[in-house]
Amino acid sequence: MQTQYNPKETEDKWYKFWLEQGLFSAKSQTGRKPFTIVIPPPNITGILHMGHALNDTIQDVLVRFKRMQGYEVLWMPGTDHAGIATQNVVEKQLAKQGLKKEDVGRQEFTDRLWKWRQEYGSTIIEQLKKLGASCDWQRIRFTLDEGYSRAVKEVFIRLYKKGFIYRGNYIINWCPRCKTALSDEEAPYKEIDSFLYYINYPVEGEGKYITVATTRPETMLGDTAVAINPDDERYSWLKGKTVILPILNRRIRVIEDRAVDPEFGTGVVKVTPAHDPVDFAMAKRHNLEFINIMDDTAVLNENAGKFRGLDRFEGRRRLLEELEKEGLLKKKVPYKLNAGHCYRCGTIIEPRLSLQWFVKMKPLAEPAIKVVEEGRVKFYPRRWKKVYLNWMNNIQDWCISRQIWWGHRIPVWYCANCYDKNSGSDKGIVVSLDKPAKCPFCGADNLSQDKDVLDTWFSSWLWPFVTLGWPDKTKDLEFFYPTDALVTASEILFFWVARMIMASLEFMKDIPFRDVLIHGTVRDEKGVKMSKSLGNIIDPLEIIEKFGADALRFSLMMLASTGSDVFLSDEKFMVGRNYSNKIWNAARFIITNLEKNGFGASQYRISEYAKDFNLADKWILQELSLLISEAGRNLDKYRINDYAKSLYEFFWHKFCDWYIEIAKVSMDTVRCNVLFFVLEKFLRLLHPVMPFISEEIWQKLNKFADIGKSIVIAKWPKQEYNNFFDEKEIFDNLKDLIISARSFTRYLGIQGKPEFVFDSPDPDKLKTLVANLDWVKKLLKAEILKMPVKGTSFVLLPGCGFDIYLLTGKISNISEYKDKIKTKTGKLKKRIFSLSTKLSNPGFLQNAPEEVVSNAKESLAALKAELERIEKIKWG
RNA sequence: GGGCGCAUAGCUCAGUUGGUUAGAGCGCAACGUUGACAUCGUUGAGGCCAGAGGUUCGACUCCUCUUGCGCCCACCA
Repeated sequence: MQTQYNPKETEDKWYKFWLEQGLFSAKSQTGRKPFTIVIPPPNITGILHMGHALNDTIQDVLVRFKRMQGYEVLWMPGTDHAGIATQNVVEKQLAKQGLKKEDVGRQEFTDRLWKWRQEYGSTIIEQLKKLGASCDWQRIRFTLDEGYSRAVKEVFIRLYKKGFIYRGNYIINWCPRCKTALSDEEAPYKEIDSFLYYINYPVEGEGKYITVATTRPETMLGDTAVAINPDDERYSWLKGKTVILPILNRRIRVIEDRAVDPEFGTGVVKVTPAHDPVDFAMAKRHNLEFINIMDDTAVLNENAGKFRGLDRFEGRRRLLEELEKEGLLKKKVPYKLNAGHCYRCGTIIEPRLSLQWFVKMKPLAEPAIKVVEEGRVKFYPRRWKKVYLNWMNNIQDWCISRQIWWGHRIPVWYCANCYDKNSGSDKGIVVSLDKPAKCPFCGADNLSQDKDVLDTWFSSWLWPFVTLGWPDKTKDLEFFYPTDALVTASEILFFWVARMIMASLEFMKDIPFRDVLIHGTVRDEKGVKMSKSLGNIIDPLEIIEKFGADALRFSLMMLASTGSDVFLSDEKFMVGRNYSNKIWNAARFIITNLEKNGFGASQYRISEYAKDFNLADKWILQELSLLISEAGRNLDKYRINDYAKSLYEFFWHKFCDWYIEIAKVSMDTVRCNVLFFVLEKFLRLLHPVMPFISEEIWQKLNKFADIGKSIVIAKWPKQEYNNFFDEKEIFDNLKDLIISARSFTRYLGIQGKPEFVFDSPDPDKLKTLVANLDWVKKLLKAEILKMPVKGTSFVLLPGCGFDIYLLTGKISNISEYKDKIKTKTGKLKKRIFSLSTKLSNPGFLQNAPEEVVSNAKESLAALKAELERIEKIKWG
């Protein structure tokens, strides 16, 4: 074996082996209990980033753990068609040829999309395999595959028939670049630096002006009123008056509405019903006219008069010039404006009046609120429950139609003969899976399908049950549903998680999953969210290339405490790299010694050797046993970082630093048994987080004794030796002794081999020490002389239960050490004082539990004894 | 404006129902190739647990307020 672990030689090899052996495949008919996780389907346009690495490693750890516990485990993989994102990619491709999607037409464009998906759509899946993800790849699904499409249509139809889907003219978020509607969730608000413009509108017949304030002056071209608050006395004179809209010279009414905040701006609001949601609501209340002044690319249209054909921002500039010329622009002040931005391309949203499909959310939300309130669906960390409920209680209807071409086409047909767009009636509208032969209203056979497609989330929200076969009643659905855990980032709590709960309750009459694990966001060192456009990403594949997948996985799990954000830099991954190297080298040492000792299957009989165990053997077996229970407990509670930390601590700082060092003193068959046993059990505990290196070493151990085909299907270890030994305290005493003595020699600047004399007031401790003198000497790199003390010596801090004398011949800096002892004595006295005060407090004696009191008494006695001994030090 | 969080070592975080001297990793300093590992070992320095009150025999932990920071929701043009 090489002195350094080389992940490249192991990772692909074992991954291939696992696939060939079919170790990740799940069957719905077994006698075992199921454990199911559905993957949050990555976008087909996606490439693996750190967010995925974090998200999918967590899932893989859980899934591998459960598999070892004997569950029938299904990790359901798949990808999301990601409507706008994918369309943008292919549009860009076309643009390189100087083409727009309209140039090639809908059919050709969607053909190209499918081709693109064929070619690049599973990049991320291949990358997930590099990471070690143990999904059941044979079951892979796509949100736009045939069965899925059927399910999506089915859902639309059922909801429509139930009256939960409606169509209407509303102000929606419009992205003029993607030319589509966006849901509220897809148009996050961001602050931008802008201006608040104060514009004068002449009041008819009064010879004076009123001033309105606006951030989007160009929208004034669509104004159909000016509004004041009815209680605002400053403007009571305006009531019932008419105002002249500058530039266009349109006569518009003054209306009174309580939506107007007298405190903001001037207290007078221009009302643009077709371009602002608040104004839209006001217009409905006051029967105003709706004037649309822009086309679908936010270019001003014929209603904008002479500004027709200008882009909205250019139009704004020209309009302001004009106003200034006429002296109507009173002032402009810098203003921080919250504007919606397209979550895909970042373009500023234009609120726009248009006809869209919506889902009524209130009735769907009610049961989804209930299951979370009742704890049938649990959030980890718990605080997300409140966030969820808060959002669900204020839920808004969901705009689900998108004016793009890539996605599930809305299963609605319109009759060319009897459907009237402006009537608002359902006449001539047919909702059905397939194209109806003729119109059920008038019998005409000229029907055409709605041009829009559905929001991508309208398919993703069905993910947990459609992937298992819905709407058919499949065995998979029966066996694997509901799923157990859902692992996701907080960003898509509302987009996805909440909606899955709603959809599942509606269509499955059951929850989609029991536990929702919400992990943090991946950020760079400075705390900035990693994103491609900022150029601060760390590519997981590069890390895998440099350090190995196990190192990446372990580092992430170690750093990601439940739910908190993860700050990453290249160096952070050295934790995992160094750890895998440590494991590799310890294994190398053990394997070399197994060979040297001729260790084989016939020697592997650990229980028979139990009578020969020394103190260190017993101690490490007990520590292992504690680790087994701790690791399992932490994974059960989804405390994956605690699980990783306990592995790290055990292997490095207990097994390597102490046990292996001690074992070197008496390397024989008994030691080989313990080393083999501990390493083999440890590898199983390690496997969920570091699957590759654990398999590699496992297979090497397999040559000494038959332990199984693959670690993937090995059993999670039980606490076989937990009641075997209880030597921890005794062993820890010797550890303390060694640590104290080492510290001692360092302080005194001893050259060469120190010579110690040990003593203890406790004869049992002294006996243990004598029995283990061999390795204590070795670890101290010292000579240990027998009692009684002869010649000149002085005492080290006791406190470890032993007195340590050191012959003073080789000591160079006693005065420094005397200072150290002095401060130590000071601290001791302080503690003795505070403890005594505490123990003389009647309140403490009365109220504190007996154990606490007796502990305090004990430590006071110990401290006093320690002080006494220090004071008796004979300074050479 | 409403809601939810966070504040512990230079950095990133643990600290489980309040109970002796608050821990780890990284970083830093000094020393060190003793039979796996320098991707290593040994030792060490470093904390008024954000501030102020309160509850308690006892508070990093519970309550209130203050300050600073973060996230989510919402129609202040």
